[in-house]
Amino acid sequence: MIISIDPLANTPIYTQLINQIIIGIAEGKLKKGEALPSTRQLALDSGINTMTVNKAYQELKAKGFIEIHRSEGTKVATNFPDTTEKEIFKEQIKILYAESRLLGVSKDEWKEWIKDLENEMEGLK
Amino acid sequence: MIISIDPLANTPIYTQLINQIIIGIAEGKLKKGEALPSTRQLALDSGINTMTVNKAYQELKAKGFIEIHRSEGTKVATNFPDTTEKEIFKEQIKILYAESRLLGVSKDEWKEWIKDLENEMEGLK
Amino acid sequence: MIISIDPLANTPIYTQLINQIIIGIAEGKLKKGEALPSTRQLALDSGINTMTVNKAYQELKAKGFIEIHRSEGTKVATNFPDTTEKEIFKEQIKILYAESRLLGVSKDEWKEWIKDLENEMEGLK
Amino acid sequence: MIISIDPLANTPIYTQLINQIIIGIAEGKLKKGEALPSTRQLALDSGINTMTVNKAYQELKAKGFIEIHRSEGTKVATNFPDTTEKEIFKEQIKILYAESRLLGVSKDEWKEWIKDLENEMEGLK
DNA sequence: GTGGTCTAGACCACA
DNA sequence: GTGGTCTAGACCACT
Repeated sequence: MIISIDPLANTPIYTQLINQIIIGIAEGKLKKGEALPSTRQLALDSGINTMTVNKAYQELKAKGFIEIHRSEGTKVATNFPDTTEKEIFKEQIKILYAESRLLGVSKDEWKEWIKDLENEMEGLK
Repeated sequence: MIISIDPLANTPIYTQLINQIIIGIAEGKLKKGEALPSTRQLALDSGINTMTVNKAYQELKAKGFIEIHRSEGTKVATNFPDTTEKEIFKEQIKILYAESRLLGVSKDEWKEWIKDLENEMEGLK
Repeated sequence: MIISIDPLANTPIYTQLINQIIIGIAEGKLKKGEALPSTRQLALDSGINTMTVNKAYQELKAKGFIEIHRSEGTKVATNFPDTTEKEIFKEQIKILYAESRLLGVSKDEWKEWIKDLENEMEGLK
Repeated sequence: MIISIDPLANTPIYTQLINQIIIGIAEGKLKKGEALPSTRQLALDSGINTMTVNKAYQELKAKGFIEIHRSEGTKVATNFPDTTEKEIFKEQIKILYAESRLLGVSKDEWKEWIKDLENEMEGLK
């Protein structure tokens, strides 16, 4: 899987990393249990610092998406937890929805986008 | 319209303010052309620093949601611009979609949520 | 409150910091809502790096012991959450108990120690 | 005696092993002088690397809990040394006590837990 | 002024 | 080899 980082973006680098890995999993580019590159390797490949990669991995671990095995490396978890707080997602969608609709995105475009996402991530049950 | 700020949240206070005003507009609680409280007033009401409110207003103006007229005060814009960058919204939705689905939110819940939002913000064309 | 760090100890510095702050709160040396030193200040005072202090603060925040307010500083939380996992504490006590008893600590010493702790931390309800 | 290792836990595997053996001794599941499985055997049974088991055995020997005799194998010691450093135990209990109490564990629960441990490990003098 | 992020390097503990 | 921790110094975002 290819990771691309934009160091000038407003979103912190470690957040970009987290997002890309999550999307990678959802799209099936990263399978459950599959090994992720070592912190050093990923840092080298993407031109960022090991600490930054580490921070991203730690957060992904905290969210339950990956497993970190001491001195054996890191891999995608084999099971993901269930959110206890769907309300948070709803709130975030609400903000996005409100702003985008006011700026000219239509109801139908939203529905189309969701349909696209369902297809891109069809491996999800 | 009631503004509620969570000082402990990770999102910056001025961002919370912006979000709530945008949602207020989308839900019809704030009409086009309607006057907004003065910076000072809003700061007082919500217990936020004047500078912070100001920053939020400036950003809302930059996004085209409000108009700031010297001596006349601030009011909701009468027309909103059209985004030139729908891709940004799509990307943000993608991240939310991926993470939420992996954490147990279903396709149908997403559709239901979108339908709810359409209803809550039915004034939108 | 005085923080003392042993850079040679086996426990990581940030863990030492966390432990001392937790004990400080339990002993009443740090009151609920009381301000903690800024990351820079604490780093300077104790001769450790700001990143290390930051890591300790972040973990204390995650555990619910402190509140971090952007650009206003950090303070002891006004309310602490209730553990959902008492089992983890029981397990840790079990290990300590087993090892200490095998190495000559008596039942009565344990009871005495607990009584001492109750007194040192009598502010706890 | 059954050894169960959690490879995802933060505690190093060799520490988990040490802890379980110490608890086993304290609970009377392993008697003084009793033979322990060979490094190879235990590694095989528990799915751990031989080196890791070895490290655990070496540390248990250093603490005085087991004796390693060339060609005769490994067995539980017949006598355990007395700690010279009870202060270390007190300090560790203090941390556990402080954190657990702040997170809602009561005085009485502590006493109850200690009583339980006394019963589970009643073979101790 | 505060915390949040990031870098380039380093050393240690684990398996 | 892996991840875990730490440093010294830097720049940015927030209030």
